[in-house]
Formats: sequence, structure tokens, C-alpha cells
Amino acid sequence: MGNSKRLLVITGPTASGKTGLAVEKALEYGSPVISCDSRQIYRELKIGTAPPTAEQLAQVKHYFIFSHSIFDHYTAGKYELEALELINELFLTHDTLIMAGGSGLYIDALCNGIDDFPESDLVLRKELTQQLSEEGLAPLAAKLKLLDPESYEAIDIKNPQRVMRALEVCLSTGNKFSSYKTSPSKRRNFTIDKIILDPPREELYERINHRVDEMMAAGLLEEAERMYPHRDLPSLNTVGYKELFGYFSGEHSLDEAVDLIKRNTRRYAKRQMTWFRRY
RNA sequence: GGUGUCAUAGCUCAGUUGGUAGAGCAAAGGACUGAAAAUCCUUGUGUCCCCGGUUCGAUUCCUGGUGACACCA
Repeated sequence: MGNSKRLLVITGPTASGKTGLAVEKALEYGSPVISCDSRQIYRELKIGTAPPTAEQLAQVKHYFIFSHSIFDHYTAGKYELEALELINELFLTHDTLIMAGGSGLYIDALCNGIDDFPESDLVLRKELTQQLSEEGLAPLAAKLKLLDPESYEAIDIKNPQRVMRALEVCLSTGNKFSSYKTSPSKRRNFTIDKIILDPPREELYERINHRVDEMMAAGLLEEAERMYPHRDLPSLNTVGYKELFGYFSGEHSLDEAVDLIKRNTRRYAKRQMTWFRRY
């Protein structure tokens, strides 16, 4: 039983107004806000990830905002564990909890659970990445077919990230990647409701464009410059930063970089909408 | 005002020796199990500027018009 406890998940594409609504609902229910955003979690990124404002943070206690470092190798799996533990603890004193954010995989990890896969092996990943750039995807795919035919059939074989991850698990554990992919969704002992924001596309795109200009005015360029030495970290493979890194390295002008940020944010929003359509 | 060049997808342009057209970008749709703001897949019908003419047939050739650009006055 235990469904007297309720988690209210507020999600939607970037710039759809999740943060503001979350604060509103949190005040209404006397709940903190539990963030499920894979980038606002990083304390080094204060501008480009559009985190809650200082005022909002002062109004309501937020979890998973600025809680980790870009130097941590953070993942959806860790999020599932940490967020679930936090939620269970908070339910001792709350009936309704507010969760807000736009990272679909993190939301799924928390709501449905993800299988108990081994942690990623970064050393091995580096080797595989090297191999990919030297020989292309085909040899890696062939290797996977040999080691784990089930995964070869199941995963998107044209996607280097997927192929490398499956190989990574096969090679580092000696077990098939597919052998870990077993359990159905995990039951949660609380009720989950979702609010999905879905503003008209034109309006959303205008808001995105405008927000990027505001970020630039707020000093995104300087923030990105500080991050530039760490540009190879997965955590900094992030819209708003990678385009400015391209400006620093001379790949394009600053104006082009800003236009790219807008375009890539729009594309990101579209991918989010595709994901949330299934909810 | 004169001369020349150009006018094709949202944008930049290619092309059709006359049989109604295709690239890049933008955009749209989709996938998603420890990198997920990541990564990957799929998708090209548009009065070929407008009115006429020649032709079986014109986006293509010709006359005129409109617009843009360049040069000359």
C-alpha cells in the first residue's frame, strides 16, 4: 500500500516554465522541490543551464540543484539511487512532494527504475572512443555481434554511444550487456502524478531565443571561458557551453555561436517533447 | 534615364540540350536502460516572379512587365 504518499512530477521542454510552477506548487503543498535535471545539478554552471534564481532558491528548499560537481561522473543510475533515498526520507514528514525537471531519462529512472547495470568504465570507454575514431563503427559493431548477439539485435547499431556502452559492459564484466536487461519496471510505494507543460511551439521557440540573449547578458561567455579548460568532460557536453567553446577555439564567430546555442536549444526542446509524448 | 546580369523549397543555390526539378542549411517526425542539454535514425510538391508568344508540350526559348544587383549617364 502506501499510496497515501504522492509525488507530483512537473516536466516539459526547456523554457516551458517548469521552475516557476514548481516553486508555486511547492509553496502550496509545503514541499521542497526535487530537481530532475542532468545539468542544473552542477554547481559550476550557474547561467547556461537556466537553474532557479537565487530568489526562488531562497523561497523553497531545492534538492539536486548545484549539489554535484562537473568533475563527478554523474549518471541516471546514481540519480535513481540518490533521489529515491531522499524521497523516501522526505515522505516521513510530507504527503506530497514536488519534483521538477526536464531530463526524461532521469524522470524514468526515478519513476520506473532502471536495470541494475554495471557502472560505466571510463578507461575502457576512452579506448573504445579511440578505436571508433580510428577504425569507424563497423569493427565495434562486429565485435558486439560476436560477444552479445542479443544486444546487437536490440540496440540501435548505428549509434556509436550505444554500441560502445554495450561493448564496455561486455568487456569489463565478461557478461553480456543484454544479460543485465531483465527486470520489469520497479514498483514505487507512492503515487506518481505528472504535469506536462506543453506551450505552443512558436511561443516556446521565442522564449528560448530570448532566454539565450538574457544568458549572454548575464555573463554566459565568461562562465563558459572559465569552463573551457575542462571542455572534454561529459558534463560540459552541454548546449550553451559547447558552442562557446567552438568560438574560443576559432571554429566560428561569437554571433554564430549564439545562433547555434539557440538552434541547439530548440532541437533539445523538440527531443524532450518527443520523449514526453509517451507519458 | 541607359545597358547588363539575375529571379527555382523557409534560406543559399544547382539543374532541366523544351517532357513540370534537387543539394546544403533551416525545419519536421521518431528512437532512447549509468554521457541523456548526450547520441542516433527518417523525411524534399515548390504558383521554378507575372502577362502574353512560339510549340503537341514552356520552369527552360522569345516579347513585354515587375523586382533586385552592378556598371554607365
